Amino acid sequence: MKTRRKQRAERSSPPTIKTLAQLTGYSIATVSKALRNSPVVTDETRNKIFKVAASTGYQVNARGLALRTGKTLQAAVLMPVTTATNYEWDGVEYTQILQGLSQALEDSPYRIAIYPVRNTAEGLEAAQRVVEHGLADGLLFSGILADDPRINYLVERGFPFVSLGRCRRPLVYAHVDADHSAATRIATLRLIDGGHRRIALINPDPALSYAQDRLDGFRAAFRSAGLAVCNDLIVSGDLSTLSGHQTAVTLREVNNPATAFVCVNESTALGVLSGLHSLGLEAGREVDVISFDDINVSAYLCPPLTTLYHPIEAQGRKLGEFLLRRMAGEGPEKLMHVFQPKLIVRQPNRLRPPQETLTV
Amino acid sequence: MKTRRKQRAERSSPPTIKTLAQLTGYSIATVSKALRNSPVVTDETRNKIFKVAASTGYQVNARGLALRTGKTLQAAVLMPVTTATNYEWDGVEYTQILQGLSQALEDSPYRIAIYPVRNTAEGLEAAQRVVEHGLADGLLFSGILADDPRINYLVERGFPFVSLGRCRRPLVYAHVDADHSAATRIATLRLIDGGHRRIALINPDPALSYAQDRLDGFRAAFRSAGLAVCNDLIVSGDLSTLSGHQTAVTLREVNNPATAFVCVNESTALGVLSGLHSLGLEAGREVDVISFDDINVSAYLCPPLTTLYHPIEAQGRKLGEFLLRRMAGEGPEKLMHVFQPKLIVRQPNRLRPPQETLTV
DNA sequence: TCTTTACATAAAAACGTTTTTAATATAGGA
DNA sequence: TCCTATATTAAAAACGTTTTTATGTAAAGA
Repeated sequence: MKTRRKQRAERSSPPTIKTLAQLTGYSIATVSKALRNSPVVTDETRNKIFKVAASTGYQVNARGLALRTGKTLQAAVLMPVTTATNYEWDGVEYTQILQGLSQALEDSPYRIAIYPVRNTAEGLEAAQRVVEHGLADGLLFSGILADDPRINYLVERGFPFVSLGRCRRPLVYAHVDADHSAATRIATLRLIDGGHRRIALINPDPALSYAQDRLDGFRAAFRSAGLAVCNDLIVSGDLSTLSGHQTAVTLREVNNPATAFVCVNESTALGVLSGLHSLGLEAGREVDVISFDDINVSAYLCPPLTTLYHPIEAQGRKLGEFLLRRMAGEGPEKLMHVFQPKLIVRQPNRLRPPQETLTV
Repeated sequence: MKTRRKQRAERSSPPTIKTLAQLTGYSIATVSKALRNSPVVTDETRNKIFKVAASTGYQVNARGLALRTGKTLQAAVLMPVTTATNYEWDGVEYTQILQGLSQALEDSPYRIAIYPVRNTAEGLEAAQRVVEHGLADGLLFSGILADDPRINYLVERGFPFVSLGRCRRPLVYAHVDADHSAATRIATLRLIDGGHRRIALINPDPALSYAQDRLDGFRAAFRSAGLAVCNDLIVSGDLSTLSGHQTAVTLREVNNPATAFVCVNESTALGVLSGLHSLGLEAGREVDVISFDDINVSAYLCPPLTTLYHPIEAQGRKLGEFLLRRMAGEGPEKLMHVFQPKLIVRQPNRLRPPQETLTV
């Protein structure tokens, strides 16, 4: 029986520090310290142990390590899942976040663990589970609210995390964000400069921090132009193509219809184009549409749209870098970055007088 | 010192079976057995222990469990990451797979761990690491090759896994797939019935199993119509919008141009529409485009496209169900499902004689 | 020469489980 | 009444690691 077990151990199961101890003649304590580069062990001993470790292909057993130290070598990501069946490509940006994150974590021992959550409340619960049960060494999430309970909780507990987006409370924590306010201001000003006065803002859920940022930018644009904000054209969508379609139709059917649309994302923009098309209108001719470019697809829409580009994957990489540094013990003070949007012009975005559309 | 530690333990750290043992007066062995519903423990004892467990909010410590049993309670997903910067929304379907999977795993103790891989070779390496180091209890991946080394390896090792897609070797393993052959046959036949003879097939990398399935369906359609396959119009794209655009332009500039396009996915279809548009052509008028509907967006394209719909999220749920059953020890024999595509008609898809386009 | 000190390594304990083995009590059979 | 079988629970070992404590040896100081 003993032989069988020994055999099995030597054949298939990976080497442990015990194996290394036997092979080198040192104790497991010394092996452990050598592998962890503890200064108490001689260089000579360390070299011998490293050599054997390399030759046997030793890799630390994450489970043993986890039990002893509490470290999990896992970075948890709270991923929003929608139960709605009509989400279309909503959530598409998460693939890009994960791609960027995985690039950043590539040479680290950390793995990515996904925690699906349906809403912010579930997100808070998940965060609490992660922290209190030590399910991961760090946390990443997005969909930040203006006053975000997850951020409040994690800051208070001092747990390493990084958020895509900023809340509007003056807390210090690692985050990456796009400058939504500036992006919206630039987009709106461009339309105002083009002669538009009836400009619609299709925003997400107003509880979201970046929805408020965009509102700020939208209003700032009107203010700096000395114009009154068209508050009646500010709507909240759900980021879906369907909602974009419906909104476009609605805002064209009101008394004093919108002549331009600032869209929260490309999915909505596609819906707006579709809605306008269903009314016999074409963007770039009778109306104008500017979108936030999140999946780099506006160039292929019909017509190609002027966008404010913000590369999500780069944000994902930055998030990964910040998370890594937080998990390594660094403070959050220097781990904040706001990406500036880039205007990509694909349309003149000038208001055409109504008669011009008739002559075509 | 001891008091400090005790205090800390009682205050913040979660209860363990040791805690339950102290609280109930039983030994940790009995507590463990009771919690695992072992038949050797009395109902009365079990009830008492469960009651206390519930009142303390006890949850099994995954690290201790993992070390002892080798179980990780993790389901690993090999997620392809592209290093290309122009991937556009490529990979978007992974969000949906993860959403479906997470729904299936929701009431299980399993968590999702992401292993990013750049190609199939890295995928094999990752699979080997997962198996040999016991990094997860099950594995999920997609992008199946006609002869897939990951499937070969995992089948040989008997490790629980499930694949989105089938290889073309007669192996028995859990999988979910769409009937790509049937979908392509239906799409192609519809175009043939509409009078089209010059039909392009925009396929992915031909090493992929489903690329070959689609080729089968494409050829079968021509064969059953008694026509010669237009092999010169079969191209391999990279699933990107850009590639769709370029392919459309190329295949319209040849001698005997394509009058219809069967597109591998909606991203490519959007590119094809864009490419045709750049040539002054419009789908549904001069040419026809049919797409595989993977992200449910074709209805909003301009024009809306006839598609073969296959709901990826449902596949993700099925994958999760199968994986769960495999990890529970069930054999793979009954865990195979092929989804039939659903034709969604949004265009007549009839070939218009050239003069008709001129009169419009 | 004897005691300290410093140093290198070894031994042991601990993390939270499960599982194997041991112990105790209770009932049944003679 | 005593022995044996059975049922229930307790004790101990093990998973792989890190960390604390102990041990032994060589150098240094008296």
